[in-house]
Amino acid sequence: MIGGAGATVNGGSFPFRPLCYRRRVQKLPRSFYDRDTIVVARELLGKLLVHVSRGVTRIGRIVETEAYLGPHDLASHSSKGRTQRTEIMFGPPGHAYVYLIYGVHHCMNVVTERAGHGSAVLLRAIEPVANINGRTSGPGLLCRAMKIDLRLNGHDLLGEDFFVARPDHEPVVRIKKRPRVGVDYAGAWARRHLRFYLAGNPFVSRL
DNA sequence: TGCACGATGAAC
DNA sequence: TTCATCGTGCAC
Repeated sequence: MIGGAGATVNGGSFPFRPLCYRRRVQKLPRSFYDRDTIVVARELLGKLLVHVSRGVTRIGRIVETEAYLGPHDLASHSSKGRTQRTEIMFGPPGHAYVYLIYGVHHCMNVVTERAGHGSAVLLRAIEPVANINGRTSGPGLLCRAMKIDLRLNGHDLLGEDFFVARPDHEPVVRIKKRPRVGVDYAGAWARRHLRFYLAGNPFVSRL
């Protein structure tokens, strides 16, 4: 059922699930990512990031994202053009772009829009849902808690062990916009409101 | 081949 | 405010 309507995980439920109900999720299709990057960044809020690693299914609810629009966006890695690292960003949508920052932390993106476009959405914070240890507010902490590292760079997010899913229920929450974090070098692009987060959510990294 | 520099987080 | 720590991109 994975990939189709009403898809479920591990034959109907996660290994870990609250006792009160059976959690059903629907994996996001390729077409979700093959859209305007700002739309994807906004609509990823509230979705579930799922990573099955060594038999453990870790799940976090995405509460903060940043849009990186393409080579013309001077804050985006793709503004360097096609290089060995950015090739993933220029690839087809629905793939993970993971990189190491400051030699210490990992950052996780989802590639958006058509192949060749060079855009992606950075996942900045999640709210713990299942099997999450430690803090999750900030792109580096998110990756640490979800066990995401360079081995997942280029991974297809329509696979079985690493994907984003629509929860069975999405409460209506107001979305706030702010400038992106840590991109002051990008001039006018640094001032654009391309960071999105769920209003009032305590797991957002910065207000 | 060398080097400057991060889409960060934590300590001081 | 400083620093850890290394992959990347670009100069030479």
